[in-house]
Amino acid sequence: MRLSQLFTKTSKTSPADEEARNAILLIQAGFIHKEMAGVYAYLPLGLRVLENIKQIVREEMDAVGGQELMMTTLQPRELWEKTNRWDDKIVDNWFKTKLASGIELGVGLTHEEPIVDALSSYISSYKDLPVTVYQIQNKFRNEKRAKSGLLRGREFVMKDMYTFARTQAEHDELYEQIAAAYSRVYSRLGIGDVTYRTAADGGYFTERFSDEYQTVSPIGEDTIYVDETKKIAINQEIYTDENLEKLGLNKADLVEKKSVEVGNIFPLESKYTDALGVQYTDDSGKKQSIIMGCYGIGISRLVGMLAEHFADDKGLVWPEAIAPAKVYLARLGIDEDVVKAADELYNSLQGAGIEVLYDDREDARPGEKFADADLMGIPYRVVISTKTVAAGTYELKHRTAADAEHVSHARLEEILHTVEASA
RNA sequence: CGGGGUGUGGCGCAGUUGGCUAGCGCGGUCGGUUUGGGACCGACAGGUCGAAGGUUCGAGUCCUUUCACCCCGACCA
Repeated sequence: MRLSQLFTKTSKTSPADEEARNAILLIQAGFIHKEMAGVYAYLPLGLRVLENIKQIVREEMDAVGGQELMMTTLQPRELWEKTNRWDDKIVDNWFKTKLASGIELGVGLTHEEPIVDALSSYISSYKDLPVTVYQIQNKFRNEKRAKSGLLRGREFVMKDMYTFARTQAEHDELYEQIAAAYSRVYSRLGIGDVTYRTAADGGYFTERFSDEYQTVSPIGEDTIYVDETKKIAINQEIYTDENLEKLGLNKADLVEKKSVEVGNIFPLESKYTDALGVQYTDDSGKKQSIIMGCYGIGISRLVGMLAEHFADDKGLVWPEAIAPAKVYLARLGIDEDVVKAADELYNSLQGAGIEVLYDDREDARPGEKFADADLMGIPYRVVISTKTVAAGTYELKHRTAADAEHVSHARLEEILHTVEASA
C-alpha cells in the first residue's frame, strides 16, 4: 500500500473527544474513525489489524473443530420470549426496532437463542452430536454509558462460539479443548504472559463457575486475584473462602491485579436447549437434553486492548502477528535512483508476500515519515535514500530498537521472511 | 440513569466585566527556498461560535430549553 494513496492521514494533535489512550492512538494514527460514542469505523489500517486478529481466532477455533457460520442481526421477538430474555426489565441493553408492519424486532446482542433455534432443524439424533459452531459478527448493546474507546462500545465485533454435547462429560471435554485454544489465541496475540484464565460467576446461567480470560492491565475495570505459578486467577466477584477452596487456590499465593476481560466461556448446561425444546434421541430411543456451552472473544475490544498494551511515547507498537503491515518503507527524496531502488524493493517484498506500507509521499520530509512510521507502529522500518543507494545497502530498524542497522538486500529479505514465518 | 466537565473553520485551541470587520497554531491551495526526526518565507481559501428560544441599541460572551462528547458512579447475561 502506498501512503501517497492511503485514504487516511495521521494527526499531530490528539482528538479532544477522547480520553482513552487506545482511542487516541488509533485515531491519531488513522486506524479508526469515531462515528459516535462507543461506535467506531475501521479504516484501512485498522481493518487490517482487526482482520489479522480475526484470522488468528479463526485458525484456533477451526483447529478445535469449530465450523464458521454467520447468524443474523435482526431477531424475532418470540424466540427471545421463550427464554424470557426479551423484556427490557430482564435484559436492559437491547436495541429494538420495528418492521414496517409494526412488528417488533431485536438487534442481536448475543446469539444463544437463534443458534439453538437454527440447530433444531439439524439435530435430532445422538449421531448428530457433538457440534461446535462459531461466528464473527457485530453485536449491538445499548450501553447506558459507552467508554474507554474500543473497550466498551455499543457496536462491536465479537467471535462467539457454541458447543452442543450429548453428556456433561462430553461437554467438559469440548470445554477444556476450547479453553486451551483460547490460551493459544492470546499467546499468538502477544499477551499470553499477562492473560489469565479466571474463575468467575457462572451467573445467570448455572451454579457452575464460568471462565473469563483476563489480561492484566492498568486500564482494567476488573479486579482479579492471580496465582502466578498456577497461571490461573479468580475474579473478585466470587472471591470467597468457599470458592477458593473449590478452585484449590491458596489465599497466600494470590496477587491482586487490575485486568481487562478479553474473553469468556460459559457452561450453559441445558438451559437454552431445554427452553427452546431442542433435544436429541439417544441410542435407546429416549429424548435427552443437549448440553450447551458458549465462548466469546471480543475482537474489537482486543484491537483497543492491544493498541494500548503495545504502545510507547511515540505511538503504537504492533506485534508482528497483527500489525497492519510488516514493513514501513520510507523513501527519502525523489532522486531518480532512490525512487527506482524503493520501487524495486516495494515490488520485490510485495511479491514475496510481505506486506509493506510504502511511504512514497513526495511532500513529506524525513522527520515526518519517521514519526508516522513510529505512530503507526509498523514492526520494521526500511529507509532508502541517496545515502543507502550510494552505499548499496538498506537501512533497517525495528520499531523497538534504538538504532538502525545497514544490511544487504539478501540479508534484508532473510530477516523479513523470518518475520513473515513467525507471524 | 445520578454527579462533574466540554462544545468556536478539517484538527487542536484563545476570545477580559456583553461592544463594532471572531483570532492563533496545525492542516489545505498557489509561489519560492529547503530535504535524515513532524522546515521556512509570502499570498490565498476556509466559521449560521453545537441547536432552538429569549434578554438587549448590541450576544461567542447573559438567561431558558435541548443535543452531543468526555470523566466518576450505577449497570455490564
